[in-house]
Amino acid sequence: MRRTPSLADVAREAGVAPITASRVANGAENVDEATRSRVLDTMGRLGYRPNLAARALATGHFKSIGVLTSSMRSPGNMWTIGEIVTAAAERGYTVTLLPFELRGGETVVNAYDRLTHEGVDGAIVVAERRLDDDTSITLPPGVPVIFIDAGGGDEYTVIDSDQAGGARMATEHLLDLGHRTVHHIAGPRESYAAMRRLAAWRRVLEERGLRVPEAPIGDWRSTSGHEAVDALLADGATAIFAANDQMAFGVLQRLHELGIDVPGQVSVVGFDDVIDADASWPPLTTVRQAFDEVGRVAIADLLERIADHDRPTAGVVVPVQLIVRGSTAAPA
Amino acid sequence: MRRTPSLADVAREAGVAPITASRVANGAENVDEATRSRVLDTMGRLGYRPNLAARALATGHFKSIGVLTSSMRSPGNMWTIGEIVTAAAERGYTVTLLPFELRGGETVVNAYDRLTHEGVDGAIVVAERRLDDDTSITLPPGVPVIFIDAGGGDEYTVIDSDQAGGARMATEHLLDLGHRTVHHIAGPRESYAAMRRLAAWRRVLEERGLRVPEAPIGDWRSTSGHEAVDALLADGATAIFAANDQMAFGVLQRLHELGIDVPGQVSVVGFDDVIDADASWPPLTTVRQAFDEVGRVAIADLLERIADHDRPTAGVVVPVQLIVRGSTAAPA
DNA sequence: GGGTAGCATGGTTGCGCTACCATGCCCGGT
DNA sequence: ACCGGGCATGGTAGCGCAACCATGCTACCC
Repeated sequence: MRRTPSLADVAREAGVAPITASRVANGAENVDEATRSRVLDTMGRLGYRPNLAARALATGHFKSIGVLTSSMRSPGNMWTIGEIVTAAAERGYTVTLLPFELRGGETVVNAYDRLTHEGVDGAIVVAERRLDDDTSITLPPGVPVIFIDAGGGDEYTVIDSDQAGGARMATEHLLDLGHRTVHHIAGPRESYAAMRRLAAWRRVLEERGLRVPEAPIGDWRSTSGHEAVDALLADGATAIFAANDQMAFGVLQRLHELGIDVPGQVSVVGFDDVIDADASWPPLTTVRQAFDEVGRVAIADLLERIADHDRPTAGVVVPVQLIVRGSTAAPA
Repeated sequence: MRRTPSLADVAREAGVAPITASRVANGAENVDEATRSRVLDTMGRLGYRPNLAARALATGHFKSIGVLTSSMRSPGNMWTIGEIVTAAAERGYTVTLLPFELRGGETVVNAYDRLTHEGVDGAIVVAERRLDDDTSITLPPGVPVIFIDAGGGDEYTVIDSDQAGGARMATEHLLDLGHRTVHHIAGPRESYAAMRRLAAWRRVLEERGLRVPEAPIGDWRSTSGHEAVDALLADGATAIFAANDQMAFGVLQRLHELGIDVPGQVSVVGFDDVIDADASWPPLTTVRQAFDEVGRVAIADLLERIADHDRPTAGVVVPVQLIVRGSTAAPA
């Protein structure tokens, strides 16, 4: 008695050829109803479970896509990944998570190496950090790859929210309220997204001929927002645009500590609209990224690329939306 | 010229038998150094990539574990999953994500069904919601399963943070500060964790012979914390223990709206210590769950169970820790 | 110097499934 | 009645890899 029944067992038991059982298992049309139900019944009775490895070996594709990610901690990343998983599942694909960095200190290259073994039909790189160009070269050929939130050069498809547009909206919102300028707390230099937001913020100020204050560089975490506040206030800040919500939370906290009224004395804007952005005090004005849309577009594009490897690469920019809440107002 | 080189190609090219190439690919010890490097060189030159499907078919195991999850949105869940992925990767295992609910409304049963196809060696169920008993019966036999944060009965291994202990610590902390009683905002009834926290909170009050206020039921989201506050205040609350951090954020926000000082007039405690719990205003006193430890223990236990299917089930309770910050103080 | 331990290597086989093509049946058209 | 088309079904083969056991070789021991 073998451990687990195979299609051959089912076929023998049901009195059909293995291929017919296979057709039933795959829901093929051209099977007689009586035969189908007999096979189905036998499968149930035997407790048949298709072996995906065998199927993948025979068909050459795995119905699985790999998601390479550097950080499972960042709320935005997790959100994106969740949406990718859902979108993939809807299309009958499974998602395998491949972490960039292990605690032992494995590198990006190793993650790619891992990818080459995984038996995935394609991959999505969700990297908040910029990848060095020479590591991206090590991507295994023949595996379609899509980048989210990272510069991948022209050779790969990059899908991302409209970072520049969002930063522009945030900055213009504050200026339109009457602030003389806007102070920015940037994300880390390694992040393409952070650099795009920084550049767009600067651009708006320059376009309007306004003073461009020095922008401290944060690490995305709330503490770096917290720590940046004092210097910004010393520089006369009345409007602070943080490159993500977490840093904005840190800013809010420091302003509360100092007894500074928000938005009465200082306005604050974040970026991302993470899950609790509306639960802060005051509720945070921020730029909402359509993470679900990003995930959907990424999956859709990747599946097309899997079907046609020679599809030309093309980036997609997903629109963002300014969500005005209670942390912004006209200057005193 | 075939699409992708196989071990046989490598072997032929390197002048060895396929099995020798296989040994090199698997890092077996008993291969001559010269032979090994020659094969390795050939692999590199040919761009050989091992086919995991073939390997899994031949060995019978996939080096992959499935994570079934109902929600990719909850910060706690995502944190746990992230740690599972990391812990699994350290042990050479890959994680495949299997969502419970698709947008179309697939059910838990379908997720299990999907699991049976996935070709995983074992599975971890990360369910903040309680599973109905009869659905759990549909778990495919022969696939070791571990539950996190969900009641699985005695037939399965359940690993979880010490929900009761954490709730007890939170409640006692507030009482020890001098509050006459503690009001609780519970999580949804379907959640085992929420029910354990609720029961432990009630227990502490009863032990001390204190009044047990009515506990509103929330949905984990900040809005339900926000909405619960007014009734609690009307009931004379001076100390509010929310069943998770998000609801605590909602509580803080409502208290701010009402101009009530925290912790001067009302103390607030959360649960989880999510990523920005220390960035709220005031910084949130909360119960820290060791999500990383939960993930590690789950993987360790699951791998042992994969190696020995007949291992007796045994639950593990992972300790939690009260993190006292600025949202709690003695009553006015 | 003979025996043997220990190591590197190879041949064969089968994991479970599906692709490809062939076959046989029933049906309607003329 | 004959022929051809459409449909259900089957036979055979192979996907890429590792398990099993056998073989040949070296080196070492007494």
